[in-house]
Amino acid sequence: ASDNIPGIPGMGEKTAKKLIKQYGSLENILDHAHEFKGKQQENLIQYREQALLSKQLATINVAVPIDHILEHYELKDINRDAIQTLFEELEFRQLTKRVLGDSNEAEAPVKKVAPAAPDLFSALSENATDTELTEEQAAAIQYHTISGTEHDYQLIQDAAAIDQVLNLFMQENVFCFDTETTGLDPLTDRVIGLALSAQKGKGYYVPIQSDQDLIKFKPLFEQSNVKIAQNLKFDLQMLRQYGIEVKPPYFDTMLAHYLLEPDKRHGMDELSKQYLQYEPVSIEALIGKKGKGQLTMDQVDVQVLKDYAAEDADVTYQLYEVLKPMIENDQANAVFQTVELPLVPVLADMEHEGIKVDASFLQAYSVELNQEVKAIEQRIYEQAGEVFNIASPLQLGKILFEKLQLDEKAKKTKTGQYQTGEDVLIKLSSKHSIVQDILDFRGLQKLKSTYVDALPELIHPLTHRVHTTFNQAVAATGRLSSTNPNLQNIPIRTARGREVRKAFIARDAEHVILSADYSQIELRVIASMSEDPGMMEAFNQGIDIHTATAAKVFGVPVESVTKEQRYKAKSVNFGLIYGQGAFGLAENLGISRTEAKQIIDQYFEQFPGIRQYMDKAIEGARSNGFVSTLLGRKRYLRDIHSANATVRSFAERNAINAPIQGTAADMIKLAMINIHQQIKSQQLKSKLILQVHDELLLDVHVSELEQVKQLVLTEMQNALPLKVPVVAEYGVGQNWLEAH
DNA sequence: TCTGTCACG
DNA sequence: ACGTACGTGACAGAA
Repeated sequence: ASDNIPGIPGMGEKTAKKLIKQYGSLENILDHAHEFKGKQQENLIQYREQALLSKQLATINVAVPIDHILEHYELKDINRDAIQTLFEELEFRQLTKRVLGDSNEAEAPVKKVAPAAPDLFSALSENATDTELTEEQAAAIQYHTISGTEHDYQLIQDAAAIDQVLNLFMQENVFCFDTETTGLDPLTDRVIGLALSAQKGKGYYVPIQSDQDLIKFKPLFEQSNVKIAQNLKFDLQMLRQYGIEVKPPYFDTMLAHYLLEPDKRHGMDELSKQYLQYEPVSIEALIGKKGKGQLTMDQVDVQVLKDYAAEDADVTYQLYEVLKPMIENDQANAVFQTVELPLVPVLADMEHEGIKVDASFLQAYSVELNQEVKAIEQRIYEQAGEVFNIASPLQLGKILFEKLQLDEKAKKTKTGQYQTGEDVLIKLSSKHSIVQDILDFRGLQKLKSTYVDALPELIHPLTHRVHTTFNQAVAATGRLSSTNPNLQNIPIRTARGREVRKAFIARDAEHVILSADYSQIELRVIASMSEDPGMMEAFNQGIDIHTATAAKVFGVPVESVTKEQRYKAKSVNFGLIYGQGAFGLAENLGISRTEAKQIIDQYFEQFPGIRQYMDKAIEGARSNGFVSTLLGRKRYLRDIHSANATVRSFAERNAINAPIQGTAADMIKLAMINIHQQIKSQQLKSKLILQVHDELLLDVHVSELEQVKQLVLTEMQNALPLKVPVVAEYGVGQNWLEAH
């Protein structure tokens, strides 16, 4: 598992996956190979040529006998013996067999893989023109810009004109808006302008001199017309500071595109280029490059800003016109309307609320960790016989594998460094005591830098709370992600790490933290989607799922399942959600591959529905090009037909995993919307504050504890009914650790 | 800006 | 012979 497996040569696994995600498919990456720089470009172009060649050879494998090839290229007089000799010399053993036939085999084996494989000749010519064209096309695309495009962008400054524009937009059933601000923090930054558009090519920009200028527009946002924005959550939060509540219905172009193309990027500039062939004025042209010297919006000349801002609103409006029919004719529209759009104000509220973090606790903990780190550091230097940077994998690798010679055949990463990942080190830990110290050093250093030292820095000076940002359009499966800080990866697995959770505390003495989480949600989803009788029965009877699995797989009664057996079954249950194979299971459990294979075979025999579900998922991906969640959220898997086995397998595992992970994501999002709604309508003081994929965290007023507990569990369990029971559990405490 | 590592579900 | 479990984000070091 530690190996750095490419899939695309010359590239690490993570990078390869990221690119595949970003470009949609391996072929797209190769088509855009020329956009890359340096070594990466070299590798990609070389690989593209190889891929092309192997594709052609694969075509030969599939259908075309050698006689046809010879005839086509008018090579009849080349004799087969010559080819035989050539192939032998080149060591084309398989190809010799398939093309010339094998005297031991009656017929050249014919691959049945590619459905409707085109014949060799069209395949060859298509391939050739295909790549050349796309490369030229991509290089040749010229986007329209503001200077060559007809537009009517007006600067609206005096009070009478503002009233006029307001009245105009009050009449519109649908309008697009965009706020210009001094920065990205809704709590401290100010709105300096409002851009509006309700017609292609037309835009208005209203500079905001005083709060009153903006508050004038309150009625516009609170009536029942459709409000369009790109990344609506941000504008919601900015306007909230002025007491303006933007009421539904909404349309967010970013979210619409997220549901149409979940793997791609959803920035306005990209959408504009793709769907409007138009390149908007870049923000850098206004305020300069990121870093020192970058201006803020209020320092930009208002005439210049007018064009930028009005254009943004105009472009967003045009994107709405393109994306609206697309999403409405798509199965993902249901998720868009019932999940993603209603979730926007919920997330806006959660971010606004933030969570209280005990800074002095963390600072004390930091001192403690620092002492330990220093002590370990000294021990490592002594054992290594020199001082070096332990945090540098390059230097560490040299110490371990060159100086101390801990492993003769140490593996290297793609970049030629020695691998020093956790799993590698654990295997080495018996050879030298320095290894355990390095593991400890890494663990503590990580804890300190990423959490203990970083979190207090992010406490907001105004609210004294930490406000994360939930990104609704990053994870291709439909999950949320959390940044700045990421509050979805606070440690829990180790005792030292867990301590950090003690720093996440309730608002005050009158509040407590309530944590509610789904029990085995992904396994319940797969049980429901597959309708496997064995797995459904286990959930219906409410027995521990891993014990039930162990009983079936090892053929023993539920009562006599050993810890060991349960542990193995648990690992299989988790692995199966991701499409893990015997190799991975063996690696994970430290057992032989033979044993791992036996367990997996036994598993599928006992749960035939699961196997069928997986086959069906892959089959569906092949025929539709995408897979779907229960609610219809899609994920395209364009690599499902890839000739590259690694890349194809990756797509197949995604076909299995995406519907499961995505359905669970849809479910908790629905629960959040309903809980938020209930809290609002019952005028409760308690607040939703965090979501961690299968867990919700609330700051609960003690007087409401019973009520909120019931409410949260009920809404979580009933948000999206499955064919098996959905169970949610809870905990309460002064801090996150106690509550979990 | 990329890579390796590691934190979570 | 190849490569082997999904989805994220942050930090430090190297290029």
